[in-house]
Amino acid sequence: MALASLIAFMRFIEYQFFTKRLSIDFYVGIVALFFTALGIWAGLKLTRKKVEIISPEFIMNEAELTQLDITKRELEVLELMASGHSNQEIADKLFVSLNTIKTHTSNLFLKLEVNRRTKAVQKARQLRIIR
Amino acid sequence: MALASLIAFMRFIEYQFFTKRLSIDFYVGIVALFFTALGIWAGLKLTRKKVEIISPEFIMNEAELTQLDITKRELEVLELMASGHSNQEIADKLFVSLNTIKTHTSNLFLKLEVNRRTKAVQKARQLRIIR
DNA sequence: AAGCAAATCATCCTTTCGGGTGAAGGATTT
DNA sequence: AAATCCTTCACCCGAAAGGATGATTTGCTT
Repeated sequence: MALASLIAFMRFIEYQFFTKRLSIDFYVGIVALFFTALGIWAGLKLTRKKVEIISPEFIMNEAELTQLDITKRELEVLELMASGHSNQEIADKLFVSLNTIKTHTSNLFLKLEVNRRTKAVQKARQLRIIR
Repeated sequence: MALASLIAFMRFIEYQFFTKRLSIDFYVGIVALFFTALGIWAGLKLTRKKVEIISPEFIMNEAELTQLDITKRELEVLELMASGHSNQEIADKLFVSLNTIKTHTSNLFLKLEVNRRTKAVQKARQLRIIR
């Protein structure tokens, strides 16, 4: 479509030129302008993907998850921990007891080889386990 | 410089054209190609900055810092907190007492309107105060 | 010189975390 | 059926964190 209309436009300009209604300078100017615009468009189109790739997307590192043997439930707890919730708050959110959450966090600390929740969050983020 | 060489190049092509050594189609083709390239270059140049902005660079939100009245020392403590250090570890790193760090953290929590270090870290990161 | 903000340290008290250990119920695999 | 894994819950204890409040020193501003 774009190519077709481009050709049609060129033909039109060419016709105007040959019927002496346009000077050659004007003709070339139009062409130059048009292709500059085309180039800009093409350039943007080509780099659009790169922009998206560079943009801060989160790609979960599944490999690391299985590697570390972290279960779904533990990941849930880890995510809530990362968003700044206390064990009690996490327990309330997941409808389980505080003790259960404490077990999960303890296991997480063992698997992540840390001994504090702040370190756990920092390491998990670094390993791309959480955002 | 670029503009000058562009004009020189155009003059050269124009000269070739008028001495009948080039067909008009070829002339226009050259111009089209050239300006397409120019357009692509200009397009890339124009979006380069956007790419950098979108890319995951850290831009400190100084405004928020002054807004919240967070001092240099408090920011230091906040950063160490974010990297998972305990109050005692922070105290050791900064060569001050544990009580001093506790004072700093308390003030930070007041200023950030949180009551836990994990929430403080999360909020500070969100406000672009820390990386 | 006086005033003021920042940084330092302290004490007291409560809550939350972290570590260790044990155990029960459910689902899946062997 | 037995073994294994996940999830759930419990209790104990010590360490770390959080809240409140007050005090001293230092450096900058007025």
